[in-house]
Amino acid sequence: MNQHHQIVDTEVIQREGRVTLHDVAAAAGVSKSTVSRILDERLPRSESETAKRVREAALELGYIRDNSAASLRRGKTMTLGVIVPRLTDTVMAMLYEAITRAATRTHQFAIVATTEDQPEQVRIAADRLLNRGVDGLILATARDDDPFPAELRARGVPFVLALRTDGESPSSIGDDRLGGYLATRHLIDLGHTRIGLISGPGFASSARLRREGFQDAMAEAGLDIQPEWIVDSSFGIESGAEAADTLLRLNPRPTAIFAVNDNTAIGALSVIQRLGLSVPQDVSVVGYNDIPLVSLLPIPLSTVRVPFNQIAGTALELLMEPMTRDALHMATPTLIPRQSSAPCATSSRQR
Amino acid sequence: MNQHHQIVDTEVIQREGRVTLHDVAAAAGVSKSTVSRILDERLPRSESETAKRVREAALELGYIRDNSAASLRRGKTMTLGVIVPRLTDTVMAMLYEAITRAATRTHQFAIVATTEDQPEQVRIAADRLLNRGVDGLILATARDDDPFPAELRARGVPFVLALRTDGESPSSIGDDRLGGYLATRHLIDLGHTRIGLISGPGFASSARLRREGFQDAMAEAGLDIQPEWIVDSSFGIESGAEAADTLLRLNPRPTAIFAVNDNTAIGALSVIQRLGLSVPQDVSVVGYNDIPLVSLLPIPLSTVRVPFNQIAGTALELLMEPMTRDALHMATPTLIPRQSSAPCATSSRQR
DNA sequence: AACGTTTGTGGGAACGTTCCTATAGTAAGA
DNA sequence: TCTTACTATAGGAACGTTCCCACAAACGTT
Repeated sequence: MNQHHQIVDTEVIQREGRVTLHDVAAAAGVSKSTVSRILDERLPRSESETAKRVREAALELGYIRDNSAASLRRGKTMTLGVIVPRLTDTVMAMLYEAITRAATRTHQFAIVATTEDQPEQVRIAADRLLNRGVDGLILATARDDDPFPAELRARGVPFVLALRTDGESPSSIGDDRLGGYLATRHLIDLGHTRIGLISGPGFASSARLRREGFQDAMAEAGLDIQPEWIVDSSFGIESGAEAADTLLRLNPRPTAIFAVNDNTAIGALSVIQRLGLSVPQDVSVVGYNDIPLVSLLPIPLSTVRVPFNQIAGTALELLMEPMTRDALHMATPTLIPRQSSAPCATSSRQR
Repeated sequence: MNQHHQIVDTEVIQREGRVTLHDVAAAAGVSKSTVSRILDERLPRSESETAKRVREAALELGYIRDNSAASLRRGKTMTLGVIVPRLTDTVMAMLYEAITRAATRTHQFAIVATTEDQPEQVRIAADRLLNRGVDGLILATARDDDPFPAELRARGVPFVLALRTDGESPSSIGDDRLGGYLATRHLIDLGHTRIGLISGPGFASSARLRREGFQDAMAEAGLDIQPEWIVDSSFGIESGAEAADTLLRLNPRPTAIFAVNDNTAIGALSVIQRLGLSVPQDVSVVGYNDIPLVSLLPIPLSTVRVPFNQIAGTALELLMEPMTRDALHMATPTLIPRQSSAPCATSSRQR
């Protein structure tokens, strides 16, 4: 018996020395069925004498369940796949970390594949994950008129969308319209009336809804929006810089800018500085997402915090139990005011 | 036959409809052994008639190999685990993306677990990955005097260290000493003589070696290093800010700062701006890693580019074939000069 | 005391693949 | 023409689990 133990100690991962259910059963003097049942993490934890003896034996021998065998027999892997455009995009990294945490709670594991920012690679990414035998997919790559969700549905692959929705598939997103409203309302409350919007790419529901929130707030305050105050961008920093440049060359120029995500806001900050203007004296800026970086910039950025943990949790629930037909779930974002937004200089003079 | 196909179409992932080797074999009129052999991605691809017929049948039926069954039988999962402190740290995200690319080349898959910046959680992360049945581990979390590598060795778990080394375990790192030298030499070449170093945390080999490179360059140029020019930090932005603050309050203050990574450099840039100084006129700054963000800052940051792809590739090789005893592999970094470093104002006056 | 009902246990058949072994077929050499 | 060597195939036994089933033991209830 103890000889076995020694072999195991040095070569756990090697085949020959692998400790199996059988070994544990023998050590504990029960059958493998019993061991299997007792070590099944899905069942309520038994505190019987046998259970304790079995767990002790398992620990002693350094037993690690063979995940492949378990998955084969169970018909599911307790693994789910996440597809994001990039992990070097901090927003996506935050989402994935949140999904990981949520998955852990239900004894699952989240693996990830990226499209490297190329939308057509979503199929490659999905195949990689599906080949790995995931039980379901979480996509953070959805675009409007994206045919891919329909393909997945046709193939019978369980999936949910996160952060973005296509309006059809089960989705767990932040309330982007509300977020856009909050950010804009914040600027309006500070006395700004000429507010520029760096709008995201048209294909992302998140960007579109934030713009609608912007429009809501402006309309509510009775402020007109000049068409040239809304500039499209991709989600990147350079793109945000270009958009800000366009906005700031207007005459009169906006006294505030709401950027539809933190990256574009960072690009805007760069341009503002290059143009010799200062934040928030000359122009206020509000971003979106509250990535860790922005609170630590020279001028900490006002932004909208997105509850990634909640979004991730809901995505998982949606994946596990498809629920109702109307499966668009929204989590409430929070405005985080910082130094990049301040009362409008001209408007305070007016008062 | 075609009835089967229909079932499959709608319920690929469901158990009942699962297409197995057997189904493909029947459709192609061969045995399952033959199908298995032909679809084995590790064997040279056969172009025989049978092979074509089998591949066609597999495609037609939408066959996806059951990874669990394959792993169980093969005794390995073709999956490797990566442990990083955080994925929201862009450096770690870049490393992981690079590992993913490298793994794909050898038909492997990389899954990741984070320690959420808490060193003691490395065991939890490792257990999670090991439970998932990974064939080996890549750690980017190594610290000096870290007992964990030794534990893994004792348990017989194959592993390599990446980005950092403990001086014992097989490791794939960048040549940090050279990188530190290049960065410092660059500043010296620009005429700087009083150069501050924001040194990383003492426990990371990367930080220590970069400091040594700094010292090498200074010594080579015959420049003395005042002890107060070297300030320790963690790798975070705030920490970089504090360190820079300390440096810039010195009298005379350094005309240049080499920060041991981009985050601390960003922190330094914040402080410089807050103190009313400007980059690079008053003080030049060089960072390390070349994360995507830094080239897009208001003043693009000079930095040292690390060949993550190469480091990842080497790490994988090291993991697959343990090679020689002396298993410290270093990849060569490159200096990327940008606008944050410029000739020293005072020294040019002297000339 | 006899009867369901619940609870815990062990035996053994799957799960879908790989890979060992045996066999048949084919090509090359004498 | 007959070996000899090689290649391609099929059959079937694993791999380590889970889970169905049958059975026994313990428990309440009448």
